[in-house]
Amino acid sequence: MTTGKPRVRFAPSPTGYLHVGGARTALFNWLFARHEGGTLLLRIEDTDVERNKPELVDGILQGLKWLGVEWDEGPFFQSQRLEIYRAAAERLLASGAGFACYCKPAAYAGADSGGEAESEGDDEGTKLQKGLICPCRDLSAADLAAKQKEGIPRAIRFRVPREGVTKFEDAVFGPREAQNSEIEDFVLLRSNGLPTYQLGVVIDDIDMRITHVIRGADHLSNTPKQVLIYQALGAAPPIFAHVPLILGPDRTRLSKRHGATSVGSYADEGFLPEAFRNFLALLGWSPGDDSEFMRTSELIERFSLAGVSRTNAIFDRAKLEWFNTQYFQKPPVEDLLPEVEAELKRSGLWQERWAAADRAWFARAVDLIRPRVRFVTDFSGWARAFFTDDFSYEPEACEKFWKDERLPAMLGKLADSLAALPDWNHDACDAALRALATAEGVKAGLLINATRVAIVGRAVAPPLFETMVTLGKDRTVARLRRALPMVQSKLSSAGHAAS
RNA sequence: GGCGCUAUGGUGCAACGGUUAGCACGCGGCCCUUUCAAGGCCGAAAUACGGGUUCGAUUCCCGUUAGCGCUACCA
Repeated sequence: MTTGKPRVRFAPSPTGYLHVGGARTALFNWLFARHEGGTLLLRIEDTDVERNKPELVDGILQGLKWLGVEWDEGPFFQSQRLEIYRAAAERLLASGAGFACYCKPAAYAGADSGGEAESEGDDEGTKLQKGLICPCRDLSAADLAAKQKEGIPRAIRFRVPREGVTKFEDAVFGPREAQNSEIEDFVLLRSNGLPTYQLGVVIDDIDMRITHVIRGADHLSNTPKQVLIYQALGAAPPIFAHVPLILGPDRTRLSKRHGATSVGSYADEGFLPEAFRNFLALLGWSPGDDSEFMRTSELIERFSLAGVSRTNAIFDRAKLEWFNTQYFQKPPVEDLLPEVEAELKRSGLWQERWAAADRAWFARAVDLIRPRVRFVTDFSGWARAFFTDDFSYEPEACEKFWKDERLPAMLGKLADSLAALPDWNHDACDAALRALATAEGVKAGLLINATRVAIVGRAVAPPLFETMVTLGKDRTVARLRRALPMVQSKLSSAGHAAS
């Protein structure tokens, strides 16, 4: 382990979508691999035929791609390596490290060992009761032969030493050790011939030359079992790094009832992958100082297992949203263009000319809009009017800013004077509007707000004059005139309502 | 029930024996202002509890409590 680049893996099982906990684990593995110049493998742990849903694999892959976690090798599927595990289990059985078990599989739900009758039996008896020691462990050759002849399904269990301790090194929790007497004779190979998780991970991690196992802390307690397997196989265990879990606001494990938990739903909502990454990276990891906003390159540069915390973290959506807004404002506009382009394509607003001839205009529009954006979907949402003439007028905005009787007349005059401007720029528009306000004896704000609603349909929008410049003279004037009847009818209906 | 892990404001993290316990999100106020954001400034808000060790504990040790995890022929 002293030489060579690290090899790590992310090993989800397709029993659900890629959730934020898995995403964070994947991210840490990826950041670690990139920081160290190592290799990241993707392995699908699909040995549980009952719960496994093959169709979910694609979604997990997509989630990882959206997240920007790119793997170097794989995906490998455990379901295609079944013979390897079977052979390994047989080897363990032959060497005596494992033993054949003919017990009937425990019912899934009845795993509770209840603590009512605490009979003071001898130690051995208690362990048998607690299920730590399998009764098949010391079956005689004759018994074994008999069971086999009866055709009873056979599983292979690991013969856990009855005494001593099993130690391993954890990069975040430090040196760990467990009493072997507390470890049950766990199953390696099920009676249906499929490997359990414990066997599968170890065999694969050895085979795939994994050097660092970075995974959720829910695996911490079971790690000694895996170390036992490594030892029985004469293989050196990797360095483990268990990362704390992510909990919901109620401090329980994150699940559906906490709302969105799949990364796909965050993508759909309009979060930026980089913002999501930044947020996730800081959930259970810290660079050691007060840095918050860190672009991905900086994350890679600074990531270290030493900065991983040991306490479970609560997923704070408000902070995620804050990161998202930061990523709309701070990076160079160019970084944002592809994201906005994708969004406009999704919503059917995209114009090919923005990719080439009008790229500069597109960039300027995005730059103008972005300070107010919270989600990428805002570009086709409230900012829609920048990309198409086909937009609606927000009722609340009209209500709020179209209530002065003189508006229709003034807006008409404004359209005329704007149309007459020889030069179309911020200051010219500004001067024209203020001149009219002065002439009419009204505050500029009255005209500014009413005009904003008239040309983009929204109250919440960028500053007016820059908006007019971006929209262009023709569209600005046309929209102003188009809005006149709407302002008029809004006023008259309001008047009727009032009288 | 057993075993284990963890414990700094509401949340995420700093402080790895000596700081007026710091930063960020969120929250409240003020400023800015052309709507709404952004930004700037200010503020409220924490070392779970009890014992030790030490000249000195957020920090080290023990206990309590709480949360979480494992205890499946799930992963």
